[in-house]
Amino acid sequence: MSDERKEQEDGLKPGERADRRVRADAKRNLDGLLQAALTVFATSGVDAPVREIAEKAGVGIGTVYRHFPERSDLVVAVFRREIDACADAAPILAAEHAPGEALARWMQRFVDFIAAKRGLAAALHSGNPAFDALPAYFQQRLQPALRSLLDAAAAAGEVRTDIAAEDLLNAAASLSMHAYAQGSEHARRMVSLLVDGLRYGAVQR
Amino acid sequence: MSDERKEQEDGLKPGERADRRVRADAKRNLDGLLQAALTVFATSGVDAPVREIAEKAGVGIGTVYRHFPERSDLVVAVFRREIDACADAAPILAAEHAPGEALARWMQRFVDFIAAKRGLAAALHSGNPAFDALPAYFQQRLQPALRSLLDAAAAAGEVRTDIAAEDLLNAAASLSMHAYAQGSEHARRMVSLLVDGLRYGAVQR
DNA sequence: TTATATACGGAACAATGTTCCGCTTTGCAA
DNA sequence: TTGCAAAGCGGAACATTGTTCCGTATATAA
Repeated sequence: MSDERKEQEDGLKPGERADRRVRADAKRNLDGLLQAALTVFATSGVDAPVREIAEKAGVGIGTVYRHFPERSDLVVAVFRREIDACADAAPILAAEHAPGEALARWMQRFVDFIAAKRGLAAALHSGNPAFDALPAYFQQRLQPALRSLLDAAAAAGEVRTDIAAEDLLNAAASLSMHAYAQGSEHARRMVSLLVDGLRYGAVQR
Repeated sequence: MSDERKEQEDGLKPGERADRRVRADAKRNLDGLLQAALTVFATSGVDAPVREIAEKAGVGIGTVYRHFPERSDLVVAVFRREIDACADAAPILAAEHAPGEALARWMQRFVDFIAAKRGLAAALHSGNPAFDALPAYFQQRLQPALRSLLDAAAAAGEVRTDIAAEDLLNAAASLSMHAYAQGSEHARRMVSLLVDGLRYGAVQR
């Protein structure tokens, strides 16, 4: 929260951000670890051995546990990182495309995210309390992202206004997860249908 | 596959069913094991150690693995047994109550089943191929059970006829699983609502 | 009662999560 | 540049749990 207050006590020049000097190698390892974990989770599933991830990242097991006290902490970190990436895509798409198009593209991006993280979704419902906070983070991060796109598209008269971001998000998530069994292409089409539904009752201007 | 051919070599009298004599103690242990597993899974979750189940059943670990070559086999056996129990409840309820009432009661029984097996549901989606056959068994066993109740209630004019057993079953399962987060009471009410919906358009006689 | 196939129990092994600690690297300052 | 203390690292060692193996015990047929 407010760790930067003690900057004054240290008498450090502003910009040095010394309150939490993170050694360069530590940051390097942490980044590599998250990257390796993402890859390994995707190929071997979320139950892949910690040793495999450590090896892939080129670090020792001890290093993994230094950054993530428990295995589940690593899983959570990877998941949150992916949620962030998906949320961050919203403003980028909004800057590059017309409101309706940006919305449609983001929804497809979201489908990809859910499809790729299907394994993690199973972990969420495993009963492990370590994952309890993830659903809330999911909503908290993605709802505003979608809402901004939705509002912009609505303001431009490209989509109707009677659908809440929350409902659309959950509907798309459900569709993506259940439809995945019939192939990711099917999931894409279903969500596309959903977006077209939004366009249907649009009020021009 | 065809081990029963040697019955002739043994020269056994018909009715002795000697092709696979099961020793009494073996059957006793198997039953106790399933019972213990059901209890342990309910209290400690499906990830409970095999040793814990063996101890609860009062047998050695070797005995567990004699009956169930892999841990997942035990999980599957317990799950199938519960599915069977739920399916078997249908004809019993049908004999004890009027068609509409029997249907309503069975649906509540089904909600209890899903709620109690929520932990197992997570295992189903874990990606472990050992559980691949369970969903099919679930449908295969419960659909006919529900259909018989539904048909009887429809024939008695107590419910409408335009809802398929398959759809009703899946809808109830979805409701039970998702609504469980808001408490089992909520799940009960939602499924009750579903059944009342069935009664709504009933054609008397 | 005896012979034997069947079943049992649990030690031993293997895989994997987690802890611990001596060694190395980094960043700072003299 | 050099020295040093703190931060970080690696991996052996430990703990837990799934699985295998085999000597021993027992139910059943004759």
